[in-house]
Amino acid sequence: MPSSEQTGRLTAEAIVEAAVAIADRDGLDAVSMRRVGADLGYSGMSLYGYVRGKDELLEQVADHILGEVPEIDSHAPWDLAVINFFTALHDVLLRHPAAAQIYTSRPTRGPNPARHGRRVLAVLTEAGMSAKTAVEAFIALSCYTVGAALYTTARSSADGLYEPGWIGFDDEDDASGDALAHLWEHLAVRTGPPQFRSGLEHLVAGYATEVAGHA
Amino acid sequence: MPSSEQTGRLTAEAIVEAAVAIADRDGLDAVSMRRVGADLGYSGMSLYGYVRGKDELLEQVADHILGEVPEIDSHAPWDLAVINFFTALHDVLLRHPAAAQIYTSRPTRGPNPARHGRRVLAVLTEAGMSAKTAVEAFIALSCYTVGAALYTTARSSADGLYEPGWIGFDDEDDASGDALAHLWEHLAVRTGPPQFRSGLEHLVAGYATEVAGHA
DNA sequence: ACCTGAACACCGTTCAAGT
DNA sequence: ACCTGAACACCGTTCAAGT
Repeated sequence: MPSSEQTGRLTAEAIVEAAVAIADRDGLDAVSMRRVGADLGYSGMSLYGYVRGKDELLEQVADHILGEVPEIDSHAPWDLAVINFFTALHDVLLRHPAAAQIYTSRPTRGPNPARHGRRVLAVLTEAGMSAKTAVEAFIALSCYTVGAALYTTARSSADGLYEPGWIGFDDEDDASGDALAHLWEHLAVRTGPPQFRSGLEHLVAGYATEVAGHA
Repeated sequence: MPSSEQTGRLTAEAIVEAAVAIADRDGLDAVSMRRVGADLGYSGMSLYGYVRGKDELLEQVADHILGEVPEIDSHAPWDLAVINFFTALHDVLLRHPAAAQIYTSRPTRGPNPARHGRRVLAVLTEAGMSAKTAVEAFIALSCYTVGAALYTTARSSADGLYEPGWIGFDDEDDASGDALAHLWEHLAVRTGPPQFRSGLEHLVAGYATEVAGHA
């Protein structure tokens, strides 16, 4: 069901929004030039008047999604501000897995990630980190957040329930098999925001001791 | 140049190895049933006698690549063992980006990740972590490692040199623009193994304080 | 100006047909 | 048994043609 028949003319905005809607509903692989055009009531080739090609469209899709992430709170204590920001980013990436997939296959581009990047770096710098440490922490936090979002979406989109039996504590020559069998159930549950927050807090804690040491 | 014309018959092994070779040279997107078959001197349709479909082939490609990762050293101090293991995993993922891309779009499967997972969990448990904490740490470390590998490969495969100007410290209404301009150069350099190790050590450090506290 | 249809060189997968 | 060719329903992209 096409969503925007308002004006008689196509818009870059409308194209990006239609692509996001398809990605949300049917996955990034379902986003094709022909399908986006069809959902707007046009042929697939009409998009080329508004977008250089599929690559540029996906770039704009990812940027559009990152626009949903709220700004970091520059007035809160730095560790709390950072934890809240990356938790919010993680939530958005779970709601729109396409963004994580897109930024994973090409360099990050677009005004929204740029602005968020600048502001997070400002918070880390004001917390007392050197430029080098701030950039390292920013990249580490970003990598962890995107990796965790992809980890969860890869498992939730699996055919049927996620089967943690893959790790096979049973069929092992290790003899350690028995001792570890009780870990099995934890691997089944550990996914999504609670699991993410735990690792995030430990990562921030690692940098916090460094900041405290230099203060 | 096809690599194996030895026997007159196709093998699942040969198919997987040909697919890995294509992915290494031309990227995961270049891996198609027709291309793999052609590189072995067969039609693309011949593969279906040895592999259920492209999905199963990619699963085996990822598992084959993870076979290159050396076993974790169970006798070293746990934090060192963990750091070395995930550093080695990161190296393999940089050499074969296809594996990170594959495990990012479907649940992890295959004997090699399963065995490595079991052994890493054994090390974490023996270090004194509870089952819950061990699983959380294992997942967090895996997410960070895969995310970091994807971050680097997305930037190294970019058209031309990676341009850190995207973050645009200049064109900002922030007024913080000037104060942060010197961060610019750090964003250009920070990529690959050294950047990865820094975050890894901080993440492990975050868990180390927890282990020490419970000891 | 803006949009379209046919065309080109690709996909994964099925299946009847060859040897 | 093992492999193939044609076929089907898709891709991204180009480009001459329509209105």
